[in-house]
Amino acid sequence: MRSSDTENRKLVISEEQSDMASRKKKLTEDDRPVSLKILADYLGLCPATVSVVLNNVPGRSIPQETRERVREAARKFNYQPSLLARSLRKKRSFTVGVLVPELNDGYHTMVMSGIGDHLMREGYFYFSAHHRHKPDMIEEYPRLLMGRGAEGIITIDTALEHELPVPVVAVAGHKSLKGVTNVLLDHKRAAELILRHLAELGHKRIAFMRGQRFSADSSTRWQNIVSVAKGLNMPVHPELTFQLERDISSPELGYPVVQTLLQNGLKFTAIVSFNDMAAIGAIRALRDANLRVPEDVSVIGFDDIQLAAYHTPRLTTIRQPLHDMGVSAARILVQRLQGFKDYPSEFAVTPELIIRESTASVNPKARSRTGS
Amino acid sequence: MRSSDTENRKLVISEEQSDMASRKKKLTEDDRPVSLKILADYLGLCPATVSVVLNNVPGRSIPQETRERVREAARKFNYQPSLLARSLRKKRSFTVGVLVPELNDGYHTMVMSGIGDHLMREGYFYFSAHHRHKPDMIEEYPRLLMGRGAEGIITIDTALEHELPVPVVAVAGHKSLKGVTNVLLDHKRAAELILRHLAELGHKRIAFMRGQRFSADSSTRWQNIVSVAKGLNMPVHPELTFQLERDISSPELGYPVVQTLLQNGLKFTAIVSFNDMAAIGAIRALRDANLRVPEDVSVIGFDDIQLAAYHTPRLTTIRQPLHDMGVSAARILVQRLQGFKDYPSEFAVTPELIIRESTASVNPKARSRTGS
DNA sequence: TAGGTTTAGACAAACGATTGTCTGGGGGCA
DNA sequence: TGCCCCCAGACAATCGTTTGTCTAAACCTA
Repeated sequence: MRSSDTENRKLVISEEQSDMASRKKKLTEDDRPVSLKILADYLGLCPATVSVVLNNVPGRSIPQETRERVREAARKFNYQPSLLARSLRKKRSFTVGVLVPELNDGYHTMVMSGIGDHLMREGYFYFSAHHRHKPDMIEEYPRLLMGRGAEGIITIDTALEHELPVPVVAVAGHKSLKGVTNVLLDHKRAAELILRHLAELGHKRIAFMRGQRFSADSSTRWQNIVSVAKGLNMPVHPELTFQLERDISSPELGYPVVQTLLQNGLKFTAIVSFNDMAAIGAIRALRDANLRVPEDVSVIGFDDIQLAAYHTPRLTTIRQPLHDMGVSAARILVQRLQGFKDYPSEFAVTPELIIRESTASVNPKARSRTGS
Repeated sequence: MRSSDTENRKLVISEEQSDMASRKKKLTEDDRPVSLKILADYLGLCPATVSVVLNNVPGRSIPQETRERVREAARKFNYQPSLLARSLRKKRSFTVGVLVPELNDGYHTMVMSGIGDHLMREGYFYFSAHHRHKPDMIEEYPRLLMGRGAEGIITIDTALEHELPVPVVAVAGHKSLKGVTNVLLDHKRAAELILRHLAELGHKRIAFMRGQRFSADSSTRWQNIVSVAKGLNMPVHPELTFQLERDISSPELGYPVVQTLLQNGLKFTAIVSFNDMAAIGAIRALRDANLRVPEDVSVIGFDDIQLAAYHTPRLTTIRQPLHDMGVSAARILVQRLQGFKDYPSEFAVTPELIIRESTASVNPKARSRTGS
């Protein structure tokens, strides 16, 4: 009974039907895709031989005529090898897992777009999983991904807790873990670009946003701001420093910062935002309080998302080459999967200052602000 | 020689080591993950029995004590079943493929975020593939995805050419194909909301953007605009109608439309944009030409991306429940995969008009525009 | 024509799990 | 004591590939 199961699955297609093969719903009696075995039965060969031909395995002697016949049949029945079975056998799945906090966020998706570009180009597919910063998911997903055959993991803005038995590349991961390559921005340089720019414009009372604690970039970026400020002899006023907490990626993130600043009657001439979205929110809040950007307050963003150039005012910001970072991450991972033993533990990319309209020299005639 | 291969892979861990199991790099002699067979060898049972216990297969008599022993060992060695092997055997992979034009686009990623949420909740993983509107990739990816075990496909803003042997749910697909469920916006309602709003504000000379031809939504949306306009007795001026062509998702999309309008000296009091990004670009172009929004020109967007509420001016727009559309698409697909035969061929969601600051009544004192 | 070498493919053992069937031994009952 | 039943788990086939080894026939050479 059971053994006749596969016997029944002969190909019942005839010559005339074959032209319409792709349009026919069922090529076989059930709707399972054509397997190597079925194809072999049809050809009167054994599955192994068919496999050998279709994969052009070197060092096997199969006459040209047979090869043609096999390929012809494969085409005719639209044979697609089961990558599942192949992966199981070869123990190569050409699959990686991408772990990301949030799918709907400009930063993350820009990086993913680079990752996707490179992986596709190299013939890899990837699972994506988003964890929304939930520690149990960050813990669990890598294992699930590996169970599904992921040969390596790329994380974005996610700090893994412990090492994994597969190669890992972390974009903005900031944690040195064995087996993990970190792709990250040169945050020291970024801090220099920001602070030098503001210093040149004469800003002294600068408000800062510190990124959310769950964001891997936050602390590195902040440390660099502090140390570079010290080097430039610029004060970082604790009362003008705000710790972002909310887990959102809309402008709403930056809006309340400005509200608090104004409510507390604090004097400031510039805001260093954690990212562009927060900068847009901050600008919105300033305008709602009848303050002008940049005439009254300068605002500098971070990331240079697509929108930054089109916002009103156009955003001055630090450009992160996010797409490139994604490509680099994927490239490094693929190399490691191909057996490169000497992988870098760190790969830094360089930020760039894009000066647009949201920053300007300190204006002595700025609209009065409480406390000034 | 070959048969002794697996024999060698006994677990060499001892009791004392077991506590550090998760920290140890190698539990076995090589670094392959612990398989059912290894675990069974260790327990002195056969793989089948271990499988039965770990999966709680009903109707099998295994004493409680043995069950404990098995589970204990599984925990100890951090056993993860190979989903690859399981999928092969059970012919259920709990994997779907998501086909999307572009990863780095607010519309697409918002939908994906909904899809991801629901699929994860249901225990599915997904491959994403982006095709950048290249026809050969749209043709090829579904097959590749199926080869990798995808049990179903969700497409976003992508028109498949022919039916597939697996269930398909298309978000904004707009093509009736057998076996495809279309999740789409009620575009008639959207057109009504837009045009009624503008009519109430007194707009008669309205410029329109038609979406790019490769975008599946474009033609449906346009047809509805035209027919609803006719119903409301509002003219659609051909000279004020612009066909978008460029494949970009930044505000740059809408910028040149306004430039062209102004260069041609055309008179218009409102712009109906294809989406929010293009609206932002259009507004930027208007401001660059020294025209005010909404005092001189009203602009209405589409989508209600996160940014719309924070832009200056805040965007009046049509909200598409993108996240919900993603969730619905995933829900329908999962149901179909669970064997629901009666699936809808269409699932419509309702748009909403969000009135903010970028639209206003026609202003008789509007700054002079060429041709007015 | 005998012996050796190719040739063309078959065979079988994996990969790691699932699942239907089978069996040896222990216990209950008469 | 003999019989039957059930318990606990083994056995084996299977999913669809890949790949090392084997073999029968054909071919060649001396």
